[in-house]
Amino acid sequence: MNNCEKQKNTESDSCTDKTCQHFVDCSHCTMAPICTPIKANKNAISLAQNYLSKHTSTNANSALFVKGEELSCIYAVSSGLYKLTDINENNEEKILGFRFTGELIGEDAIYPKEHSYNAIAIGNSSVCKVKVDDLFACSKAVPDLQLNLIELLNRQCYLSQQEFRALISKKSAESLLAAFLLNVTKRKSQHDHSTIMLNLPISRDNIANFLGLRRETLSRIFSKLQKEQLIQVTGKNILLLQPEKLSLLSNI
Amino acid sequence: MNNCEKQKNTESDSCTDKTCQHFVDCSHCTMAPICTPIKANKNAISLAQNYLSKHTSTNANSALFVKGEELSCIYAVSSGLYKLTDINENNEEKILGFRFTGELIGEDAIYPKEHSYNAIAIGNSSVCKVKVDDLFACSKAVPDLQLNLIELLNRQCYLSQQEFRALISKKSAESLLAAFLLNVTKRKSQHDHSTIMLNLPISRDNIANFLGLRRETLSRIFSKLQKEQLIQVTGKNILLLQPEKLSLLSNI
DNA sequence: CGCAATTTTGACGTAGTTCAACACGTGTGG
DNA sequence: CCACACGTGTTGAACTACGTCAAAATTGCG
Repeated sequence: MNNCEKQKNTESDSCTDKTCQHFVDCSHCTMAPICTPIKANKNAISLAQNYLSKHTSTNANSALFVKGEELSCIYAVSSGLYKLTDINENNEEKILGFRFTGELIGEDAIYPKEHSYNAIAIGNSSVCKVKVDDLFACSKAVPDLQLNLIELLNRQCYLSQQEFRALISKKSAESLLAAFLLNVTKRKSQHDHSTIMLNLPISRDNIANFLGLRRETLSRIFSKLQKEQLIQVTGKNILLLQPEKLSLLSNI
Repeated sequence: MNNCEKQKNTESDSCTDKTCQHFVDCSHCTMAPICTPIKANKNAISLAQNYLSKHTSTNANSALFVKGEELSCIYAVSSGLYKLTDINENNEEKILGFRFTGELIGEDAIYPKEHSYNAIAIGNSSVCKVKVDDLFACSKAVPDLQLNLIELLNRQCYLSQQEFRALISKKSAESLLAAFLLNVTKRKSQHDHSTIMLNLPISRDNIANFLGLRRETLSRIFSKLQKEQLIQVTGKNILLLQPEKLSLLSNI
């Protein structure tokens, strides 16, 4: 049974109230390699029940965990959206990244064994939880699971490095925003159309913060890109009219 | 036998010519957890000979490996210094990071199984090589080695994330440079004095490139910090006079 | 509806870039 | 030996993108 099926059992198809969330399908979840059944001794065995709990929810603006907290679980976003933050010396929030449905949170805390950022829900959200101790115990016994785990962790490490690298080449505000929009598009797997509709339930303030810009600057860039017919903004929905041109922009 | 002892056998103590390099001691090398003997069956066994080769050298400005190359080895810098680079659309070099003696290179290519950047020696340098296939084969048989490997990879992932995070909060050129100098100091483990002498054989152009600044801007900041008595610059040697004040600067 | 939060727009200041000139050290060739 | 080119680093002056401050416009929520 996948997440969506589980959800459908408790909610009607017409979603009008706030409690109805769109749950990601397990087959599209980054955690799948360590949750789905593993071949062992010629039989497929499911270990997930030993360490997995599904759909723990987090209220909007609440923390799933905070910086410094000891690592006990790693998470996959099953619905909604989280931001990863740190607080600087001036007590200001600095956003280090976002995690969309299907993406992992906290998997990068395995080395220091404590979380290095706060994970805060943007809107009501939920995660699947994996207990690391139990996961590691299982993986010791099942080589294929272990292999999947190592590959999963390395892949995440790679992806976050790629994202950071795209941003450290201190570019113009315009190319930063272009790079961000394309990064989100790629992660939401909506790259199969010539124009792309992005639903981005993140405030301008949060986007600006993440990109290291002021909200005013970001707003101006949004206006500029719209005036130049590269995007079309309707509130939180952003239509990418010319992804190729955005791609060129992002590489400057 | 550690690297230094090996080196002393072939070179006199008074190093005047270019072929004499300062080799890092194995005990100070990041690769140590997978190179030094492992306890197994109550005996210490040394697996390193199965996958380790020492001191492959790279000439100044030559590539240890290039972007896109298939992963065959991971490396630890045993002498000298490497820069990690990518080439952008305008055929310009973008420096993604530096690796000093004792640090790893290429370990982040385990997921996509190909290198995502060029590794280029700054000055004549050398590395120890570990064959990944053989390393993984050994680690399958020896759980302690495997544990060390996983911890090592996660630790590296953590460290590079920390470095990136310090840089994405788009700060002033001054705080970028302060953060860079302190990062290098920490990595060279020279934080045990009130003033710190850094030998930084990296051109201003390369530092500016890495920090996303223009060489002129960087030069001005160096001058400014010197005028303010925070550092004292003598060519490639930089004396950090007031590390605490630099630390304050870096957090702005 | 009405208030608060968010977003956009305008006017102005500033940090960093750009372009140009210069200084210094090093290597090369006449 | 000097003349010259070349790479590297520094400094000055003008320009520009982004930040800052202020206010208006829009959105969202009780």
